[in-house]
Amino acid sequence: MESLWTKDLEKQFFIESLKNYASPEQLFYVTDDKRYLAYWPKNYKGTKSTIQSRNSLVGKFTEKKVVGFLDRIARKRDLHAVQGVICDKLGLTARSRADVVISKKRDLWQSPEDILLIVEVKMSLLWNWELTKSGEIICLGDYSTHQGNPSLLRSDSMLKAIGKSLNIRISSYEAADIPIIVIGNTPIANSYFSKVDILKSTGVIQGFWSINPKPLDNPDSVLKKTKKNGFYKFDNYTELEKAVLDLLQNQKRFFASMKSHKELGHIIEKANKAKTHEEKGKLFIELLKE
DNA sequence: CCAACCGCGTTCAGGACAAA
DNA sequence: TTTGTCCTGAACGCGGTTGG
Repeated sequence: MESLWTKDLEKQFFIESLKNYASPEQLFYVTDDKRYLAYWPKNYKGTKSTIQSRNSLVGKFTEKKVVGFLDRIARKRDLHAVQGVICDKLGLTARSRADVVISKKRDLWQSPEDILLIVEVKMSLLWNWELTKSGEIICLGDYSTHQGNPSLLRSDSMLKAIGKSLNIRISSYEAADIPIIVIGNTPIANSYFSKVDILKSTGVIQGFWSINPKPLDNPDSVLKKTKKNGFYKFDNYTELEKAVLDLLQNQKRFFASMKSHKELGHIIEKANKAKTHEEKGKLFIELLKE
């Protein structure tokens, strides 16, 4: 049984990074008393700095993990999870790629009809870590003990994810039947509970998913899901697999408009002249575009 | 009573890096 | 050089509480 995001994975990040390319100064803050810490502890009053050198490494590491999880699932349907996909018709340019996509093809340049799922990854290192003098990586505490505000708990991360998703939704009508998922490793802030549910029920974003079963060491309670599953925390791999396969299977369509009841009435009347339910639905969507 | 403070959430700012 | 994305901490705004 494969585990999702764990504390140990973060330790691996530091070990691998140090082994491969990164200096301690690139990965850690240095306190006044020369300790190497991943984040500033909440009570730290000394001189602080903000390193940026860790960011892209964190991004690559987290995306790679997500690709790993999703590719295993995609294979079950003869599909692929691909990182950094470009698709101009979906507003996914070379400068603003899709973090991860599940697709019929493995190429970097893709057409809308091959893409079955778009994933935006928004994950951070959550725990605070120290590189000791003897070269060990030890955990100092979860994100309640340091100053960083990780992953989906940051409002600007949420806004960014929402903005990018909308940018895809409004890029072309071909984007309308591709589900979009935001994957993070923390819960979301209270102020977004109802918003993620509305994003889901209006079809803009099909879910904000946390793939971290245990984000806090000693939680009173950790949010499992919002009322309408706009946010959902996965507790194991099987649960994630089921949700992804479900999304791949049920082809749905996004639509939105700003019309009066009267206009809608006319459209429904026209659409109802089609024969089957399927055709009625398609005609309704066509009429909405006018 | 009201200034000071606290806690919380949002916005602003900014460096490294990558690509064009 | 410019633009965009990654991540972060600082600053800001606001409502509620505290205490002189």
